[in-house]
Amino acid sequence: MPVKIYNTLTRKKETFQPIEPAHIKLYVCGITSYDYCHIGHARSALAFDMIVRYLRYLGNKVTYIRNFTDIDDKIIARAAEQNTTTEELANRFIDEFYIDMDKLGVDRPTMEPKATEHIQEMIDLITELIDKDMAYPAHGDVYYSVNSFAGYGKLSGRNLEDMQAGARISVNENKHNPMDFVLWKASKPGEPSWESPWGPGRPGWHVECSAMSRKYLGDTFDIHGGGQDLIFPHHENELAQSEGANGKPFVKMWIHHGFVTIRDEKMSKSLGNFLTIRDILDHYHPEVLRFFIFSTQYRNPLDFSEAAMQDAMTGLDRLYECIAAVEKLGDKSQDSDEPVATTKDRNKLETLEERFQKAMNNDFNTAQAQGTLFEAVKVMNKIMRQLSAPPAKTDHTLLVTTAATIKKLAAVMGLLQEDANAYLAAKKAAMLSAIDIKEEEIENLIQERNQARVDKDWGRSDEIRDQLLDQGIELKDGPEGTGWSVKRN
RNA sequence: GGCGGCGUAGCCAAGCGGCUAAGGCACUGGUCUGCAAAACCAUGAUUCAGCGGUUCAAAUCCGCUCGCCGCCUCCA
Repeated sequence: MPVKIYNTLTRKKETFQPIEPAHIKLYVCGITSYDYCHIGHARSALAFDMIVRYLRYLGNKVTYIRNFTDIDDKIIARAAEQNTTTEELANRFIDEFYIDMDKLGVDRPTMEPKATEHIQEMIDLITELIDKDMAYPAHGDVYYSVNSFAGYGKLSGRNLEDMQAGARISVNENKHNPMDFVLWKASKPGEPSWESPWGPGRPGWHVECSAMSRKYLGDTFDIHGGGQDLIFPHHENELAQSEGANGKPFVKMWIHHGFVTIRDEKMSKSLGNFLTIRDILDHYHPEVLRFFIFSTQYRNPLDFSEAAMQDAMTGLDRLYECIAAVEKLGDKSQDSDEPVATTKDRNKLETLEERFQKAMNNDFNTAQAQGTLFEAVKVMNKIMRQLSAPPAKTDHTLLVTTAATIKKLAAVMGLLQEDANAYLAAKKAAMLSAIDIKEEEIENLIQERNQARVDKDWGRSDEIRDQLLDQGIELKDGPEGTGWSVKRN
């Protein structure tokens, strides 16, 4: 079953065929390092983490490169504000980035090159473009000549005339064409700079990705990814640089994920309506954020809200509770000629992996894939409800096997990575610490209430229950005694 | 102005020409319970923004209208 991927370049879903069989080469544009990361960055990191995990799950080798932009105008400006160097600032936020990524359980890419460590490669690339008459120096800057590249605009579906009609282009005397973009920028006094054939300066933004992808993945590679806002101008320009210099197709598949929105508006630093990853992780388990992000297919906009996060938490709990229930069965079973699971149930569970793959092969449709997991959970819960004391061996095996499959498949999205009981216990403890009551106190009240119940003193019994409920504790009377949980609000 | 995307039950969200339009949350009913809660089970769209068209067949393709959003400037 082949993987189909929506390719921005062709605007179609295409069957994905790696250039080198079973070895996929992927380049993703990483962060510009000058501030804490927001949920949008989390979506990007998690989307590609999931894509890489899935491709590996299918048995491919994946070489995954994700860069750090550690020099640009914003970094220079912010470093100046903070009275520090661009290097210190960039490295500090790279460290912070790793803290967030580790909490989210994002696997490290194969390599994470930094722009400032590839200045020579960029200078070489720019030199090649000048030699080919595709770029020209002017007063210490070097510009890419968009007219020299016939395919300019093919990725973003624009043409030069249309773009020039929209008058949002800054006037720059040095440019031959207003759409020409900078490859090398002469540095102003006091700014970080590197020596070059055109004088001291620093690289333009787009050129770093062309230089680094070529170095680590070659002239042509399989997948290039990033957020939808990078399509133009960043990726369009990268493509022009790379194909211009190399004379070969740059990338087979372009993958662009959608934005995270808040109240249906794009979250961005310039709008100031963003939430950082750590804001979220202060309040939610990392897997809740993952569950939320994967509840929508990666290309669609994803609207963040507390309600949506609560839904995600409830959904994740349902998955964990099912796994925990299976584990609670232990390994006792009996030979019985009357298993509870029907042929239909069995079939549903045995085809889980197949249906999951079908969903994921459809342009990494994690929303649909989550659905297949819940379908399985529903069937398992139904079986468990009907199970006899020591369950029939075939039922037992079916449940245990399916639980293992669910965990394996959920791992593609980085979900259900914790021990189910530990997850549920930790959650209970965390919720308990958020309210003002001790576990011992609860247990004592339960004792008292149980006595009242034995005495059939329903008044006192209900009084205690209501009192605890006021404090956020819900009681659950069951065959094995009275349990409790912290009420969600 | 140019380019692109979206509009599916109360909310979120799959479905990409043909099986009963996945799944989650909420609601309601049932099982359980002294009554509850929790848990589990069951249940909802004759219909996919609207109007036309193509087709034996459309939520799915085409056209128009309405509404929302993104890119065209740094941006995941």
